[in-house]
Amino acid sequence: MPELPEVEVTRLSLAPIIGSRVLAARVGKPLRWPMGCDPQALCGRVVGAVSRRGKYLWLPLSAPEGPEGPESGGVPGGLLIHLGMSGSLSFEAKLAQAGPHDHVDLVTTEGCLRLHDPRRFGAVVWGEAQDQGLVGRLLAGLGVEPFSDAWTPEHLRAGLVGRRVSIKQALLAGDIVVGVGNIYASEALFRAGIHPATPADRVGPRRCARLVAVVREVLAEAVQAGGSSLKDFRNAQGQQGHFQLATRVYDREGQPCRTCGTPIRRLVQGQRSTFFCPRCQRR
DNA sequence: CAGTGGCCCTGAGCGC
DNA sequence: TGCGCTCAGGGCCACT
Repeated sequence: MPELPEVEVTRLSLAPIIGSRVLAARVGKPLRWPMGCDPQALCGRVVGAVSRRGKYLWLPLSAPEGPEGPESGGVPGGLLIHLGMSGSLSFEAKLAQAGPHDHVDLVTTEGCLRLHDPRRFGAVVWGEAQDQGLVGRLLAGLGVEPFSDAWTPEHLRAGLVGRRVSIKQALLAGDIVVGVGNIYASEALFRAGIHPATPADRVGPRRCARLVAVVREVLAEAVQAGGSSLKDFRNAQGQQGHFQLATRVYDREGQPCRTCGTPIRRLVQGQRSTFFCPRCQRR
């Protein structure tokens, strides 16, 4: 579910929470990491503009303040949120009864933010800043943002030099560019005409230029489409995405390539499925 | 030290 | 209808 487009779509759909004040918080079953603070300590804080780094969301929270003015003792901070494999956020006016997979609730003056995550690979972690503590460690070492000026053919090429892993795995690793997950790695390589098993360091400058462009293109199209709802992805307003309908290779094993008609093939790289067209994509 | 594989956890889908 | 097996969007971390 949540690769960069799904996380970005979620971020955009969270606009109504900005400026709200936290009234109550609840934490359910343990997630990948403990939140790292008493949920009660979130009360009275005002939510700032939600940002995204790779597949992480950052929900800034002011120091606690009440109707009678700022209270003593609290410092500003924020919550780093990761949706893992199966997580989704919802933001609704009324707090519904929590189901077995609803693990974090944040009741605010503008609505209720809820993390739903059956597999619990996701996380909500408190940090005083994005470069401190566990939050800092999780964000350290991430590659460049694909929509930023730092995502260039030269940057990609430099990141691939000396790497023996396949280009697919190098893209997925997240230390060169962030946010490209299993679906979009397959899709981008198809658009670039690059065979997914090509050794990373054999992807030269020309193909790097192509790859940089198509990574940006496929991610942007997916955001436009509201993300991919392969199984159950929804944005915080409960709306599904439809990019999965536009997929050219992902999950299309045996079906004809939309360009040349050759049956799409599947291979396994690093225990993850990769889909490609053996005719359109070359090593 | 780059690369590989295990593992966290639950649910859906499939074959028998 | 039911059981057991396999696989699924991510990514940290121990190990080679």
